[in-house]
Amino acid sequence: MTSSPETTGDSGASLSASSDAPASGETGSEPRPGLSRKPASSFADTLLAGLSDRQKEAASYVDGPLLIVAGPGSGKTRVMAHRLAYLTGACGVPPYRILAVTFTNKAARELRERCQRLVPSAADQLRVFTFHSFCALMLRYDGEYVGLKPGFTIYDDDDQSRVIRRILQEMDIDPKQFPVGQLRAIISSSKNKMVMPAEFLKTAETYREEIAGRVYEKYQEALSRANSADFDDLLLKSLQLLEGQPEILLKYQQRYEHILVDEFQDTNPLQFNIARLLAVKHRNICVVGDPDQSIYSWRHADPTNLTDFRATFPEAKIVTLDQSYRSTQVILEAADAVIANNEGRMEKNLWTENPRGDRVVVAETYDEEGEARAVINEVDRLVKQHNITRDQIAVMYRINAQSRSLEVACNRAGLPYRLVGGVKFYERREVKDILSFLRLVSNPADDAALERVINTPTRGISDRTVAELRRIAAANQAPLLDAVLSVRDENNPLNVQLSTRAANSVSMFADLVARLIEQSLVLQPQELIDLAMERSGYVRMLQEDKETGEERMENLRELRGSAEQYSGGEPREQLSEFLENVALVSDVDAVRTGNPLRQEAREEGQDAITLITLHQAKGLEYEAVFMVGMEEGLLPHSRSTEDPVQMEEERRLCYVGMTRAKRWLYMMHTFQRRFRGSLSPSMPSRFLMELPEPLVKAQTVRSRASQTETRADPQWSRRAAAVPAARSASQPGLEFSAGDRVRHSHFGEGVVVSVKAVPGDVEATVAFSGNGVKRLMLGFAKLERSGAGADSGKNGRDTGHSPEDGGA
DNA sequence: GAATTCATGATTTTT
DNA sequence: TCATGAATTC
Repeated sequence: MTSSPETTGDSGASLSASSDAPASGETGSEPRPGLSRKPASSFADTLLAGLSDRQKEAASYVDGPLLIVAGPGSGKTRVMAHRLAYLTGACGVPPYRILAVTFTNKAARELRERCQRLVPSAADQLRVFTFHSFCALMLRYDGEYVGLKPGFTIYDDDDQSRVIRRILQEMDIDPKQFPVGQLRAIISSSKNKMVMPAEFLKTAETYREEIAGRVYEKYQEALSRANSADFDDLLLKSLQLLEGQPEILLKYQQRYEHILVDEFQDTNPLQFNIARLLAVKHRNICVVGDPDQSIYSWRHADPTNLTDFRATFPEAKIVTLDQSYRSTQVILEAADAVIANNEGRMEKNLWTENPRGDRVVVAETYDEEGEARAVINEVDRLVKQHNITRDQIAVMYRINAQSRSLEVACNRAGLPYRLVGGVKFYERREVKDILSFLRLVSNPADDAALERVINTPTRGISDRTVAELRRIAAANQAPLLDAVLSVRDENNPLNVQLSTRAANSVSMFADLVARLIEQSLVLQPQELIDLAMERSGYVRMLQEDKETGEERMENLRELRGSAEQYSGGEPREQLSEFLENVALVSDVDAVRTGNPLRQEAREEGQDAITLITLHQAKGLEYEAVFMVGMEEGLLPHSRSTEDPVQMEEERRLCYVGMTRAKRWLYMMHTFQRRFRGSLSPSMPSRFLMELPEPLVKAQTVRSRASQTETRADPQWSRRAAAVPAARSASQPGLEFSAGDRVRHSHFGEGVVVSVKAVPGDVEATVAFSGNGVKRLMLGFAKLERSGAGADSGKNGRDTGHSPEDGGA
């Protein structure tokens, strides 16, 4: 990733340089009487230099709870870094007495690096955690209180699914009736509500709930037997540990004199409670967040934590950072106009001293190909005319599938790009396979790992054989590996009975695992990887695979490389450290630490545009941002249209995207889009209608099919597209107009989106509830009015397009 | 026991 | 469209 978050915070420093003189009567810099740690004043000033008054206040209010509401581009990271520097440098708080928590490893690294620049000496000892890594640490020490033995394994989503699928099989439940993903979601949300299986079952009312509860119960048992914890468990068990063991709670409460929580709007209840427990004693907790950027409620993030925070810490000081050092006035106003449509939000008055800037471009293209081409052409123009680098440009979209057309177009045009996300490195099959060998070695109870590799590469162990092994293991309350090893043991302690052929195969596998375990005492992780690859037959399998073998081998070489930094120490400890790191560090982070990203991106070198989902873009900023697919069904996503609460989250997502832009913002939508194979007309996003007209430059880009080779500047035609200057189609003779509620014999109830005359007929675009958007020829379609017409025009647009416009 | 075809269903994804 | 898991065939 090239664009580091909040970099304009730095330019903000110069903007507000005039107010840098030590301010008198500043709330924060005046320590309370009786406080033992007094800031050394001149050094303190140095540490706060370059901050605005408001930022200084936020950075230096160190006595008691503090809530920082930080709007987009307000220099949040900067303030946090200065705060940490101030605490260690000016207040003399030892770095190890500060608990700083962010959500991602990337953000953690960023914060630490910034802090290091300010107070190099202290930052060496400063650890910035993610919630999960902090919890993993606590559980490594004291996990036994909550049923985790040292060396426990962290299960990822994939492991979770495997375990659940297994359980369904055992219980003889049809996965079609009870989809694995759904069960996983139920289990996860139960954990986040701190509801354990027993309680879940007690309150289960329906048959489905009963089943789900029993799966949940078995799932927890399976994890416990495997000495494993999923991501939710890391949090849940930590909370249980702190709640159940007062002396341990006290230990951490005393150790951490100051707590800092970033992205507070995205904390889930478990995380909030952990932070709360640790902080209630000394009450020095600072949380930073922006409710308008809460976009992870689907992962149980709960923005009402902000309210809870104020209830728990009523004396909390609130500092609002509302000056944006990032975006132009126009962009800020446009974003604000959109987010203002959310109800019950705490209003912020974002302002900036930045220039007014260009209008937001709202452009319609014919289809997603035209969209991609228009983006690329405009990227070219920006680079040429405004002399900005390509890595200051990002294209953002709602769903990953949208990246495809962009990638194709970039490749065709020879434009370097960097794709963020996609299939993650540690989630690739070959990587997970080899890691499973290591996991099994590190934690012999890790059944999920064993099941993954027992027949990988195929070594003649059938599902039936595995089922038998599992049955025996379960009967003996033993890990699966015990059953496997028993086959190889002369005494066969578990008395496993298999056919000679199966027994042979299992025995060979048992030899392999036994050997790996034996060698793990003396080999470093990367050597163990070599051994596992070689002895398991994985190398041979990849050599035989002409298609993807080489690429997958390359990935394994990279894996080996990433293990190298875990060498030199005690082999077993190195191994578990490596595995924990793998489990808690996602691929996006790995990119920055030199781990592989995908081939294409690596070869592109530095100056490439970024393709990224809106979710992943949070915290980043670019000179120019293209939001593509600004259409109903995409943003807002179709799955959110029913529920007003979810709709508001979609709007926040839109807000996050818009506020990533410093100077140029483009919001693109199409006339029709190919989606899951079939073509369907698209309807501009309702969020586009929320943009104030004077801030918008609406355009229609006409694509020309024949000109894919010769790159010409885009023809931004001056057509006044009807966004948001809505007008009803009121041509004489037209029966319907935009906004009318209608009924169709086949598609049911719907709303007219637009109506226009076409040769010989009148075409209406209608959005049907449940059936999507359809174009109907009124001459044929029997469309009738239903109910009173909504205020026409609100939803209306008239593209003026006819299909002949289009290329491709 | 492995390889093939078939059906299905599909946001976002910090950890 | 396209990736994944199950059913079917070799």
